Amino acid sequence: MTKKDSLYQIYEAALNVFAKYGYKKATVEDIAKEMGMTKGNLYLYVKSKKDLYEKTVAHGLLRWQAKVREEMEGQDDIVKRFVIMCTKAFEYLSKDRALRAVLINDPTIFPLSPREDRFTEINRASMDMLKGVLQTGIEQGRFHKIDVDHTTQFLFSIYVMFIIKAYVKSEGRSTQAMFDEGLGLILRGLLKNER
Amino acid sequence: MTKKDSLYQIYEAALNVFAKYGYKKATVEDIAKEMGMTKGNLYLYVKSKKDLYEKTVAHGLLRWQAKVREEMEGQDDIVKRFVIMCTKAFEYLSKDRALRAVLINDPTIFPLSPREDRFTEINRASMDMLKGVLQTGIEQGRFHKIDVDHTTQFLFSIYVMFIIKAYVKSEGRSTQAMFDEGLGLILRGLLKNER
DNA sequence: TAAATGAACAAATAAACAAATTGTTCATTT
DNA sequence: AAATGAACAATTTGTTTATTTGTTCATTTA
Repeated sequence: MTKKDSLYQIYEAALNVFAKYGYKKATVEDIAKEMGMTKGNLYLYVKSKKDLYEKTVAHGLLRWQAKVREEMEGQDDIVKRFVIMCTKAFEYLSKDRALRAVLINDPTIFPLSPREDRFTEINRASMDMLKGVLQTGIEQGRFHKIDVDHTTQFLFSIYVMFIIKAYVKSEGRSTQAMFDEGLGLILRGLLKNER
Repeated sequence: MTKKDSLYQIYEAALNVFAKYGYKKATVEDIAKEMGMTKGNLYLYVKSKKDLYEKTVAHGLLRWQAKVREEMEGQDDIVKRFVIMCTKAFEYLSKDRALRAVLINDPTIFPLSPREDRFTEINRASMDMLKGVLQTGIEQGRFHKIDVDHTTQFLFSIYVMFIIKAYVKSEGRSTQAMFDEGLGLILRGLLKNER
């Protein structure tokens, strides 16, 4: 087995253990056991517990991102693509129990403030996805000529807010209706009146 | 001096002390001294330190709310009223050093989640203000016929998010541009095309 | 007599230290 | 080359004591 495959499996195992116990309570030995190895051996693959944790979370976030990208690329119409992107990104966590548990245990993973963000690169890529959709929408004359950068920041912040409300604060039910209404409102603000 | 006046003065003094030291470090004696009295005497007016804190914060929040209400009631046009309400509510904290300091020290005062809100009544009143504006806008045929309740929740959540970003996380500068762009977007989503 | 004081007490917090757990390394084994 | 487990270092936890701070109330003051 290649080192890359090993790492993939380690991250999967670690994600489950961190989901179950949280960062603090999970021991390196717990994670090693989950993989059927000793902690000494695990250290041949990872630098430290903290490093393992960050890499594990990044692994989970990238899978989330990949899923959304995959789903939206199935859409040709840019407006539909925008809607799919928003809804799929929002609903994803309801299907990833482990990552959801990790996020609930450590909400600093998805901070409202970019300055506190430990996963800048990943989130920058997500924002670039969003930015690309807005840009295309404008170029195709479907969206108003808005300030793309600030609108991207604005929408991404709202997105983070919804994730926190729905999954960290567990206001799932009431948040869903808010999300639908909010998406409608924003879409109306983006769309040019087509004739 | 009436008891009501005394309480008003106590809250003012307490706000300054809590602003300076934060809840934990501020002692009841500090606050009593700020008023030139002894802590034993202060206890004739307040139930406990915690109770004093909550009442003090409520006092600050109500002043904020009153200021916004006052400013927006100077506007007849409902769309302008909406804009004034949003901008004044957002900028208020930049002018209230003490309340801002207290909020920075204790962000749970203004939580993203209604369930964690200790000032439900005050915030419900704020939301009612917002809801009233939306309702009037619809009745006057200026706003689309949106779901008023969910849109109110949505907009209030965004408002809380902006307060946190701008004042708690101190992202003032970059948040301002986001706010302006976001307000424009939402306004476009609300407004009916008038002819 | 209403408002304020300060001593007295209870509750919470901080400091100091020992004991136990857990993160990390590495010489040795598989 | 990959894995082990003993050894060690760093943290965390538990416990006790000392100190501070919150709260009450009999007494004093204006």
